[in-house]
Amino acid sequence: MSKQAASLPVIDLTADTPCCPPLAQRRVPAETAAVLAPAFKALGDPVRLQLMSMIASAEGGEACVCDLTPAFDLTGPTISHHLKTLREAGLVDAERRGTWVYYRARPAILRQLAALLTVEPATAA
Amino acid sequence: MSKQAASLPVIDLTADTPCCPPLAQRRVPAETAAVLAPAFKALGDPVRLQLMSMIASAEGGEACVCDLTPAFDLTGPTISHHLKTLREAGLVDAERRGTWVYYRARPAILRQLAALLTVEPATAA
DNA sequence: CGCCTGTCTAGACGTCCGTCGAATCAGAGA
DNA sequence: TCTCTGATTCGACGGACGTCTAGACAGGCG
Repeated sequence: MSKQAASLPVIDLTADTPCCPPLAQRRVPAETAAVLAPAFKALGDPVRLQLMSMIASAEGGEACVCDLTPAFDLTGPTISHHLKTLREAGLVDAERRGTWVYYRARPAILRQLAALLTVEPATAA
Repeated sequence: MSKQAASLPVIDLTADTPCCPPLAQRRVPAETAAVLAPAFKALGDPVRLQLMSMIASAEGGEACVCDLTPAFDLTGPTISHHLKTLREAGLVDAERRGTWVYYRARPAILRQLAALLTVEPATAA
């Protein structure tokens, strides 16, 4: 947690500025792709996709690792590893409160990813 | 092209039925995650994300491999491999017309992915 | 028919990823 | 302080991934 993903030239994923128009509207520049792809990659694993959903849909907006881990047939370290991946992708935030660690979703980046995938509501044409 | 991704228990990604409520609204079931994660995974590479964008934003809704390939510092086979990955993820369709092969985006699955990532418009609270 | 261009397949190679067990760190409580 | 529980880090292993070169296939043209 102390060291953020310092190697990534993170745009302003945390900002609310919709940095990117829909993927189908204008060609995504290489730099943008380099920044956004890791986020999609992080969601590209079934376990992490479920973790992301469990965290984002949790009551109070946060989920305890102690609730996340028993939901899978995986060891604690493995779940911890996946959570780290989500963290480094900027998709979630972690906070320790006493004995337990709570994870919380970052809505801004989710919105950006959703915006990027947005297509015309229907095949109007 | 003759053989589709027959191994995947593809839900009805091609259907217009929004099979999945937003990730942040209800916990994504394991089966859904297993089906949708590969699509995110396919978008989890900068090259493929750009390819997807170039195809989806192309005029006429389709792009020729001959236009795609020279946009990268990669060999033809490598681009072909990435296109195959997008194809097998159900994100694009390919069609050969004479000498050239044209790729076309599948809007339905893009809409589903976008819907899954949808979050409340703003942190109203 | 023979050749040329465009695209895909096959095989190989180095790297990254998902998983585990063992060890370590962080707090809480007796 | 000592111990116990929860979470992360470390090291290792097998498999998947991204890239390449070489070769094969498809279609157009002289």
